[in-house]
Amino acid sequence: MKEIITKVLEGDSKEVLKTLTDNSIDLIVTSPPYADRRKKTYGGISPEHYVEWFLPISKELLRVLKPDGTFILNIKENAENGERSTYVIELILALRKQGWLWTEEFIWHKKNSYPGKWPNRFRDAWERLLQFNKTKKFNMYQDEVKVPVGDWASERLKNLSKTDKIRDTSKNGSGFGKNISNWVGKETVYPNNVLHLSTECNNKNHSAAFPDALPEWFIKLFTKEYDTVLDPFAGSGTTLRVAKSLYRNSIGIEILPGYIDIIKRQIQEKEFLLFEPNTEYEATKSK
Amino acid sequence: MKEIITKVLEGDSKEVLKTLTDNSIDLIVTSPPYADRRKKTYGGISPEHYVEWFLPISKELLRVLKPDGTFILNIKENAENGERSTYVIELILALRKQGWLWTEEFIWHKKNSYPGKWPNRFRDAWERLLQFNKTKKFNMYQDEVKVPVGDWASERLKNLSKTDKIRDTSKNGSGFGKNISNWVGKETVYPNNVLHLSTECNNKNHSAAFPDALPEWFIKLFTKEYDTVLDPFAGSGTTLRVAKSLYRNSIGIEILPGYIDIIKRQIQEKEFLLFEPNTEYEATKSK
DNA sequence: GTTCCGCATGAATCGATAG
DNA sequence: ACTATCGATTCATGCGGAA
Repeated sequence: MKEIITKVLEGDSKEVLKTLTDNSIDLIVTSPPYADRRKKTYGGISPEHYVEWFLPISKELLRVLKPDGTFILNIKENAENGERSTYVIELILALRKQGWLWTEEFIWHKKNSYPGKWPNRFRDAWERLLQFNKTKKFNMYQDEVKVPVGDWASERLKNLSKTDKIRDTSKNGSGFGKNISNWVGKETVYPNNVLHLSTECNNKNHSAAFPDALPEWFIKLFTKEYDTVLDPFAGSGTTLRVAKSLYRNSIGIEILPGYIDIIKRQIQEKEFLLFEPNTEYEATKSK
Repeated sequence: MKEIITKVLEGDSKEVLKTLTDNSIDLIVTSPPYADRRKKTYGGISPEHYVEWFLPISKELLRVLKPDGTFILNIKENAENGERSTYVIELILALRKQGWLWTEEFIWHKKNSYPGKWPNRFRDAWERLLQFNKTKKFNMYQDEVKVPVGDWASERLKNLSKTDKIRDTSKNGSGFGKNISNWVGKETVYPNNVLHLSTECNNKNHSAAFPDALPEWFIKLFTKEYDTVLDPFAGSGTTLRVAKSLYRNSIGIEILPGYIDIIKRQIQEKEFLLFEPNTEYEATKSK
């Protein structure tokens, strides 16, 4: 069995990324500091300067990513003075100009979003998961993230009519045809581009940790075992920990020394688990 | 009891809008033709020219909307040749430059999204509902759209409630205000900015009708009875019909004569109900 | 008058093939 | 090479007719 390497690098992504090799990363998953948020820890980048702050970093990301790799950017603009900031959509346009392809925008629907309301808006319950690629041909392992079929199936497929058993071409010229009988016994289906995940409230010691399920989904979808995952804003190390548990190599960069210790402790725990007999770890692996 | 007026105007929105009075509209809810869609019926606007096509129309919308009114724009960019089009986010930036405030972006999560499978992407299951305003102080009646606990928050819920709601609406045209009020005893909470609604695929005689619940939600949230709702791309007239059933005046503009007839028939049906003795209609009204 | 169940269709997208 | 057309793929819902 090959060894899984989990590297944690301390420093500013803009600089540290320069030490990484061209075309060496299979997947980048990251949640950078949002503009004007968490000023205490990251100093806060203002919305006006966000794009110019991000572009030198994304330039390096473009260099280190393999041609068939994928870049997932988790971000959401805040509301300020009654309006949504535009820096995120400006960033999309700027990244395209830099050479990235804007392949898709997934929605992360936060089921248990922060409670509260304001006179002019409701709770914000979603974030963007922007997918960028270097080329149109990238690796995507769709079967790895199939989900249980909806409840409708058991009823719908109970009795099949005549047209259900043959390929029945739609009459409206959409070109859409179906053969219902192909669906019988199907237990999983392909998901869509809306993810329903809860935010985790558990004590990550990091102000904006995303749930394990988020990097997990993308790591399974866009990499295979022994591939390499990069998180240039590692924070408390969620991406690295998940990558390791899924047998992916990973590299994390974090500017705050305090978090470096937290990350290393997390990795350590995994190490411990790895050698402990009969853990959930193995169970997960075999499933 | 005051009279509800529902006007249907035939013609190109860009021109017809000029005949409307300044600051006379409380809410604009519309779903314009998307770029490169529905070519057969509407001719299709190319992504490259979409913004310049839309701006003259939105300029008139800005003029006719009251200072405390709201503009809701339902739209979603398509994917072509492996990439998402950028015309929608360019439109957001252009509208701001035109004087609109980009207040919020709601997500419409389409539970029954179009099927299909591709090597590089999953099914697209969401659309944007962009909220624009003229000023920071706009009318918002948040209590009108409160939902029972669990209905909105929990994903698990299999919605007999919603199905009943819709069916009820189609029978008596009351809108689901009545149904919500039946949830007495249940604790209600404010919703968030993610809407879970299914597309209605039958009967509408229009290739892209949105479900009644969509305009319903925004009409209740941003207007009160006897206010005026405008839909500059009326299509099969869903917005007008719902507005009328909620006791709002409304104006619809539609360029295709064929749809004008459909809209008028829909309004007519409502009219009939109005004069039928002893209907649920009155009961709803008195609540 | 209700409930149940059959079933068409929906703002889709890509790759291959033809002109 | 570049554009136009066509076939293949596939999930969940609400309507309408039957029981």
